Amino acid sequence: MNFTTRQVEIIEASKYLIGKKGIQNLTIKNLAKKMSFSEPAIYRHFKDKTEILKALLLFHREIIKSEIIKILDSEKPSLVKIQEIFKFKFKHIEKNPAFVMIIFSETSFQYCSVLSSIVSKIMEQRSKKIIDLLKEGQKNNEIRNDVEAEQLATIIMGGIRKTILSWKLEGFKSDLNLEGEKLWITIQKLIKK
Amino acid sequence: MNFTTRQVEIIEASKYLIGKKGIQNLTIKNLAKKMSFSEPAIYRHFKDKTEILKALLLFHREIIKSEIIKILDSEKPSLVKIQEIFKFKFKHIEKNPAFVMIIFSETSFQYCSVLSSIVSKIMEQRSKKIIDLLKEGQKNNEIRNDVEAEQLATIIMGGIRKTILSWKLEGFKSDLNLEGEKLWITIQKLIKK
DNA sequence: AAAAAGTTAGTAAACACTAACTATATTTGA
DNA sequence: TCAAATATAGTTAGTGTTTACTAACTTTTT
Repeated sequence: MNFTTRQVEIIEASKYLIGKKGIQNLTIKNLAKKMSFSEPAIYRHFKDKTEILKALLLFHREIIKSEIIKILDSEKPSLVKIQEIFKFKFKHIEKNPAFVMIIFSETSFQYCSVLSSIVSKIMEQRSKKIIDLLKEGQKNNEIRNDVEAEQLATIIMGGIRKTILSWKLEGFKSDLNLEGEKLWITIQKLIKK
Repeated sequence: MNFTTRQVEIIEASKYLIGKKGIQNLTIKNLAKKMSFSEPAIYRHFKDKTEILKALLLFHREIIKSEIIKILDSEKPSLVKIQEIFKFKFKHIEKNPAFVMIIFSETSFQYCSVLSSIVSKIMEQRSKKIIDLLKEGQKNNEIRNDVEAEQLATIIMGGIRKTILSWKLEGFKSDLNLEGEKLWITIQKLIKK
């Protein structure tokens, strides 16, 4: 976990490349160009490409971790701590667009604008439908209206995505439908009047 | 949008390949092998690889769309409609794992188990910290305790991810921090006692 | 003197895709 | 009606490009 200055430079260059055009923009060729030296020189500092990505992830995990520990160790109410973590996450992402590219797969289509615009359009249409439904529900006094329908939709769709993602990362082992039902029970309690 | 039987067969084979090992497993070579014919034969049915992915997305969008319209057109309360869309999404994903691979980027690392396990570990640790905080808040009577902390964490982290993703898909135009604040106001209202 | 960090030139593999040919249906016209 | 013409769907063999990575040599720093 101790990196040389050159290694940190390479990590930063990798971050730049990924942030610009996504994971598939991180090639040894591009990296060498960005570092203004030849391709084989990269291999004097990292065994292979995987090690670079590994370093990138671990290097930043440490930064984020220390920031979160600072928040957790303070003497504030839990809700305030959560809020501060919340704020930190958004600030960090804005400063490090590379992580958006790493975290979101639509990046896979980044190289192909036709496909990425299809995905983005589909998502937008889905959002719109959910928002309309929520507004309807607010009108009919089924759903609380002290909160914006747009934000509720974000929470609902985000919750679904997060549940599916966890299921995937755990190797598809848990019962997805059961997890979905548990999530729904909570969402229902939170949003209904 | 009218596909020949062979085209549908190729779409299904593509879905199978992506579902098994992610987007990067969809190569013409693998597709030809799965179809048990030669690589150039693929090009008799699709102009290029992008067209195959495009067809895959559009083909399934129609299926999902018609299902959602059925739900929307029924005479039920909005909350029930939302619940039904909710259930349908989870059922559909479970039946079509290819879409999980397409939708989530961690897929980008799928080929490299070292990296994907790092990402998954980082996410798990983050979840755990948020859940602990929420439980603490529930104990201290800051946060409502008629809902499980795990589900609240899912909603919070999911909401964050969804907000960031929308920001990305819109081309990083909106003010991310502002969106984050709006989301927080809603989440706070929903979870505090 | 030797270790560290760079160079040029190149390899092998994977990739999407093509040219040119062949077998098999389908359509057409006397 | 049935052979010739044509369209469809497959084949083998190969191209050019991009990829991560290496061998062997040189320069720079310690």
